[in-house]
Amino acid sequence: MATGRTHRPATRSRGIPEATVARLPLYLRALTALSERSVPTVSSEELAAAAGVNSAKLRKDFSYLGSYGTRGVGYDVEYLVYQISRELGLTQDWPVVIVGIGNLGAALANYGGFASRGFRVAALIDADAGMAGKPVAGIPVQHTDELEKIIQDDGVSIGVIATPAGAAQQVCDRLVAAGVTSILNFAPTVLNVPEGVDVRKVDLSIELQILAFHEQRKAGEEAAADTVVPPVAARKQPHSTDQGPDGDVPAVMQA
Amino acid sequence: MATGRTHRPATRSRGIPEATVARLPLYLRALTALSERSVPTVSSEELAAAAGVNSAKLRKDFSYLGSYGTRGVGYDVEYLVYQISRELGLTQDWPVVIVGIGNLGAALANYGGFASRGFRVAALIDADAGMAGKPVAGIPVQHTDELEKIIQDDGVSIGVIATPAGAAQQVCDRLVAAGVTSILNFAPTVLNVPEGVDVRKVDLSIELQILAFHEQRKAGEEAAADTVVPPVAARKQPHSTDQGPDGDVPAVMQA
DNA sequence: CCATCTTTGTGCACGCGTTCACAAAGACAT
DNA sequence: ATGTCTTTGTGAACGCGTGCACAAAGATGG
Ligand SMILES: NC(=O)c1ccc[n+]([C@@H]2O[C@H](COP(=O)([O-])OP(=O)(O)OC[C@H]3O[C@@H](n4cnc5c(N)ncnc54)[C@H](O)[C@@H]3O)[C@@H](O)[C@H]2O)c1
Ligand SMILES: NC(=O)c1ccc[n+]([C@@H]2O[C@H](COP(=O)([O-])OP(=O)(O)OC[C@H]3O[C@@H](n4cnc5c(N)ncnc54)[C@H](O)[C@@H]3O)[C@@H](O)[C@H]2O)c1
Repeated sequence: MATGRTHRPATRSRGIPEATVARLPLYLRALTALSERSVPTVSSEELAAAAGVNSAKLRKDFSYLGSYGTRGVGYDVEYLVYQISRELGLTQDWPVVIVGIGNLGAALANYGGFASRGFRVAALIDADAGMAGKPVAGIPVQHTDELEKIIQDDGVSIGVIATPAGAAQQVCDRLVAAGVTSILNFAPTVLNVPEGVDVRKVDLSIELQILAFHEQRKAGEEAAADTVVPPVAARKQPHSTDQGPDGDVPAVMQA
Repeated sequence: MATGRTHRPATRSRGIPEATVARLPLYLRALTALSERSVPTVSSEELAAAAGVNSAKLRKDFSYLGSYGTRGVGYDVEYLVYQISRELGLTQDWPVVIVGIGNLGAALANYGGFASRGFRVAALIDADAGMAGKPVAGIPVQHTDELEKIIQDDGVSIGVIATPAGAAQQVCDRLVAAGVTSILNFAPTVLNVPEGVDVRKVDLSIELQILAFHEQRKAGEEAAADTVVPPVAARKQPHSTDQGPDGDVPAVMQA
């Protein structure tokens, strides 16, 4: 069951901290918006506000990429867009396969934001033979039997899993065996992968449960305040909100 | 534009660290599976393997909830399921509204994992008048005009935003004004919310970009190895993989 | 050319989270 | 009852991430 692998604490990729990497897409999005409005330069303060982060943090993040700013002026928007894109590897094309074309898989296939930035849906794959050939979002669904061939032919290195949880590990194993080294997993399971394969997960259920926790806590504080303080009308007054640290990086690791 | 709010660094909720809260749902899932197999007790080592975490971390996490383990034996599965459920606020019912019933919103509405654990879809809301009344996943879609009424009548405190990015902030404002204090945002935008409101985001595009970064890095190292080492056949051999730290907590913060 | 003003880049300190390692607690056998 | 063996609970050390605060850099104006 357990592969008995030791977990390495997120080796700093190339001087760029993981937390910074997770924020780069955020900056890129804000910068792209500025670029579309033909804004030539932006200060760390402005950009930080747009991205929802601390300006010092932003400057430190950029300092890992090199010094692209001009003191007294700010950062050149276009240049920064290019630098971040390059750093994230978005200047090249990443073919992606989506496995499991059900409700969610179909939604993902239809998602426009995919193609917009270097990602190309190379294939849609499903185990249901009845779906084979049917186009979803203009792309014909292919049967799972073709999985290995597709991945090897197109040189796919990123796979998205949107199958039921029970099938996820098996699909994952096949993807990895065929050469995929990065997986985005929507199924609510912990995936077991060999070293060298990155897994990131998106788990709706977990997100909701975390929200519920804070929601309950707010309600609890509110109630406490109401009982301690005389019978004032019930008003929500959580004395300390946290919106959760922004330091993203949601991923799994395996046993 | 920016509300100029200062970001508080994730106030420790009640002695329970944010990182721990983010892992509780993971433990709960693993425990539920054990419970269904009628496993009476589990050791920290086993459970940690199932949840994909370090056993010491798991024990420390549980220690924040109190001491529910028995030395030499392990943890009582049923009891732990109950304790974690209670801690997460899953023993009560959380009505949730989904706003924006397009590709993604419909998929979410159809998602079974919602109801399974304390979450109930109270309403589906869309701005498209043509959709009003049409049932999605057995629930009739209601028009945005009804938003405030629905939230207040049903006492909804959790909202899911699945509208296009352009509408997200506006929808968010209305949700908050109507009384929602927790938001799960699927739109690729930084949401601005007043203090006391929790926002978590799920951003497919960002996840893919992070994967692309690591993918590029692996390719780079591979290439470097190939050029330094004599012309051996190209084989992927990333010398240090990180699967990303598991310390989840993907959320936004606002400017 | 010098002064002033803006904004970057970063040294530093602090706090959170992770992990190791081990003492204490309890189960179980004798 | 006593000893052994397993597993918890946690003290302590360490490393990463964050944010403050400021010196240096450069732009701009006189
Ligand atoms: N729908 C959502 O909003 C949502 C939200 C969060 C998580 N999820 C998770 O995403 C996954 C998919 O959800 P969904 O609602 O789209 O489910 P779904 O049942 O609609 O779709 C699953 C698809 O996977 C296919 N499939 C099954 N086994 C397969 C295999 N071995 N190889 C290839 N394809 C296979 C099925 O034919 C089906 O088309 C589930 O694990 C679910 O828990 C869904
Ligand atoms: N589809 C995906 O897989 C996916 C993935 C990641 C992110 N997203 C994001 O999720 C959001 C929704 O994606 P989608 O593919 O479902 O888009 P979609 O266009 O299919 O659906 C959007 C829905 O929102 C409704 N809407 C628009 N404005 C509204 C308003 N003010 N109030 C209420 N409803 C409103 C529209 O009528 C439509 O039904 C987008 O922001 C998208 O970027 C989608």
